[in-house]
Amino acid sequence: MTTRDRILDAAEALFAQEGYAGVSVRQIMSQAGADVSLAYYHFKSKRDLFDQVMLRRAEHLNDIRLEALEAVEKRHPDDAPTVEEIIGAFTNPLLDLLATDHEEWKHYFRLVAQINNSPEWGGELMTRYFDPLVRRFIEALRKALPGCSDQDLYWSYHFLSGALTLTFAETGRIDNLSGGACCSSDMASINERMPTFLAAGFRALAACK
Amino acid sequence: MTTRDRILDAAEALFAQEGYAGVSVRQIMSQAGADVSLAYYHFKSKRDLFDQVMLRRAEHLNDIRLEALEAVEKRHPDDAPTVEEIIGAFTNPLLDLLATDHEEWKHYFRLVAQINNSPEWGGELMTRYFDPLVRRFIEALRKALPGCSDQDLYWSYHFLSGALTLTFAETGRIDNLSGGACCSSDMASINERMPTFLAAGFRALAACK
DNA sequence: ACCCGATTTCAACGGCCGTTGAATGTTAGT
DNA sequence: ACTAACATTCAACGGCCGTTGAAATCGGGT
Repeated sequence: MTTRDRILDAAEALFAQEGYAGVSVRQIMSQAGADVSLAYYHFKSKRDLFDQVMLRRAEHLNDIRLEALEAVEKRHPDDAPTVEEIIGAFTNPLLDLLATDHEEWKHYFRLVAQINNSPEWGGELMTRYFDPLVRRFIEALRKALPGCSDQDLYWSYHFLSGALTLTFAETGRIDNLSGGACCSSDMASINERMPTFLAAGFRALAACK
Repeated sequence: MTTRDRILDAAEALFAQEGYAGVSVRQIMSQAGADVSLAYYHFKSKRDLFDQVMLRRAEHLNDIRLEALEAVEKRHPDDAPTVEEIIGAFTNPLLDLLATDHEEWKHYFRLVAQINNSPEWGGELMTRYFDPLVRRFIEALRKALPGCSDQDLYWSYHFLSGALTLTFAETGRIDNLSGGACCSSDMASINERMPTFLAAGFRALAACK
């Protein structure tokens, strides 16, 4: 593995745990096993390093999510896919990535959750990295929910986004709250419940006049 | 207003905007218009100041949420309240606080959203500040959804928590995504949609065997 | 008028921060 | 073997960090 990638991995893991401001370039380079100044040889600045951490996985994630959506649509040449299928195409790729390259993506999802909920960066960064794909999904949902207003669609997606990012942040909160009955990292439980829960929400808003 | 309160207000606003690590004690005291060392006269440390910022509003919020829940239950002496009513008792107090003391609570809700999604603090702090009340609400929901399993209840609440905290973080994300059709700070739109969306999710999980 | 406790100011501590420039090592093509 | 591009090391810069102790100020009770 190249030094650049080791820096990105270390930065990703540390940013995910403590946030951008909570981590120093020295900590990152120490974990990456390289000299401090190498960070500035491979990246313009700490902020640029952060952007590259985000970009690296965002592109791949957008690609496979789009593939999953197109596969679902291909199975419905005549009618529209169900809301559950579309939401599944949005969430299943995350589960697949965790199943095959667990550590690599776990940190990234934690980082995305923090970005999404940060007033400083949430508005702009999530838009920059994910909006084209999200708009594509919303168009698919619009077809699956004829008559649903734009505002209902956008708010429904917003609720989905909050539930999704918190869930994949795996903060351990549900473990504490449930006294051990539920586990943050139990992806099978999440897979069984999240699309059902969210699809019902979309339908309820679409039906409510 | 006492100096201690001005420090808490400044800390709350800055922590909400940039996160705990992104703000220095000097910045906080500069915004509060007081000397740096006064922070250590009124609080033990930066971390203690942060804890007091969280505590100050958490207690009041828990109180009025509990009142709202008991009021709903009192209106149903025989049967159980609906899921929508219970979720409304959880979310309406936030809307009321924003309507009357907007600036005061806006920063706090932003801060809670970041805490909730932080792996560093989300698991422990949310538990410490909110769990007794949350368990009370889950018991109410259990009665409204007879036959719903523990796991379905906890996961449903988890999805609710993610949607709620992101929405009240008002990051501006939905403004960008919707091209202006929806507005982060449009509390009337949120009030119309969030309980409906979430209650449908709860019911769908409870009904799914 | 005096005092005492609570509050505020001032100056400073060691340490880590992001970043840089210059020197050194490494590797592939000629 | 020589070079040129790439990669890495080393030492340092000014500046801000969290925190502290001692001195000054204030305000109410005697």
